[in-house]
Amino acid sequence: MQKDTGTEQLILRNAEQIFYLRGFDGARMQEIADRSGINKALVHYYYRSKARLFDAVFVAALQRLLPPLVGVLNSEMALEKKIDAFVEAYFSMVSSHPFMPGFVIQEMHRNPAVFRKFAGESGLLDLGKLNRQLEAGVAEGRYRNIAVEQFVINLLAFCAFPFIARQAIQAFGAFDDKRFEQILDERRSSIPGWMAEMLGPGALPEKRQTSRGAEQP
Amino acid sequence: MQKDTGTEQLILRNAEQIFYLRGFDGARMQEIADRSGINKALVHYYYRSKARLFDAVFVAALQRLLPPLVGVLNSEMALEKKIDAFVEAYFSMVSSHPFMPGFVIQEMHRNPAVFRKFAGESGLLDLGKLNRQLEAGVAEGRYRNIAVEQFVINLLAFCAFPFIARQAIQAFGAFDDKRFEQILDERRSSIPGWMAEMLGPGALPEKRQTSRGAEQP
DNA sequence: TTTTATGTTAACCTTGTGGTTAAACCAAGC
DNA sequence: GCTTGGTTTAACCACAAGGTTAACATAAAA
Repeated sequence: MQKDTGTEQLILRNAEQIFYLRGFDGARMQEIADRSGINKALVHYYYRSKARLFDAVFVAALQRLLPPLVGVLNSEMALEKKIDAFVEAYFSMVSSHPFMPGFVIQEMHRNPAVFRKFAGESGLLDLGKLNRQLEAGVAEGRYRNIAVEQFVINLLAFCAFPFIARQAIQAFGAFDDKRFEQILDERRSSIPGWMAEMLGPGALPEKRQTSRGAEQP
Repeated sequence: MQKDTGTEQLILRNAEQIFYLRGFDGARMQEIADRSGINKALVHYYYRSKARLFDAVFVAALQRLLPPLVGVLNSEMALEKKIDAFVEAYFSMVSSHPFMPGFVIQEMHRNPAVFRKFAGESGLLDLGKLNRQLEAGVAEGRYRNIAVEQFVINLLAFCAFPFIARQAIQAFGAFDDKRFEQILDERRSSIPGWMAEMLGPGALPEKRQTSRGAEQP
């Protein structure tokens, strides 16, 4: 009785593309249907309304984006290892879904409530544990003092900002796509070093960066 | 003959608010008219179309946002002073127009061309000069080596990211508005120190930060 | 006072859009 | 063969949204 030709998934995949490109308000149900090669009514058959379809897309995006990152930050790794792992997780995630950062930021601005709800459900970030790691480092004289909140914001800013502001950066620096990818690669290997330098002179001594090109684990 | 009751400016001001809240696609000409207390046709009388009105808003926003920042970076100040001035300029600009960062990012994503055009017109950022300052510092052994592009991206990321991602940060950290403002204040005074630490052990020795609270010039 | 150019409005037009409906399609079970 | 139930479509609907028009208001110029 059930044909299950994967239409539902097909719609979701195409909806993701359209919603990314145009945002919720700019997206058209017709375009999603066209791109999926089906009738518009069929989209409504599976996802009752535009809002529900968007929710499905948004939740799917967040579920792909957040758990790996939160997982790393909540893990038992040493702080230096954590930074490495976080950067690696972020860049690899974004390289397969380059639209995600901009999309999430954009739509979160349009509808903060949805995000707040999701943030509550999916295991909250454990700032307490990170804080203990930072304080331990300070006690041992390895780190300068820095508030956990600022630490996390800085790490995230380093990773996410270039993707979010890509258009602006490219326009202003007159970077073509190839050059920008280069810059991103450079960041991927440089961020851990920058974070270490920010934390203090004792951090990550084996990875101290003094040259432009940078090593990678 | 000309009455000039300031209607044109009135429309622009209200359009800014609406476009910020809803983005281009989400904004309604009717809502802009309503908020301005005038007829919808009058909006079209002054600004022929939604697109033109939006352009006016966008250009006005960029003209308020960019010149002060580019001005600082292109100036003759010493690098440490430049960082201070940039942070100060950014935070003071944003504190009077908190919507701007998110708005610019969002709409630049929707229409990169407009931004590219504007970036070309309004005096481009002079990376060459900044680069010379960085290289001079390296030659004197005061700075570690860092690519200009990365330096600028990092500075901008430090300043802009919290405003752009505010909703996400607040949702995840469960920060209320008051706490978030606190965090922003803390950043405003901490960023120069972080940038200095990133640049190298010799930078900004008189401002090296070792405590959570930080001084302000 | 009449003219004239600018401001302003109510009413209207056209198109696009999210959403619905009723009918057709089609594979499996009887 | 015929029913059955999920799947798919063409046609349709209501209404919202951008934009236009023609008339009206008003203050300065003639």
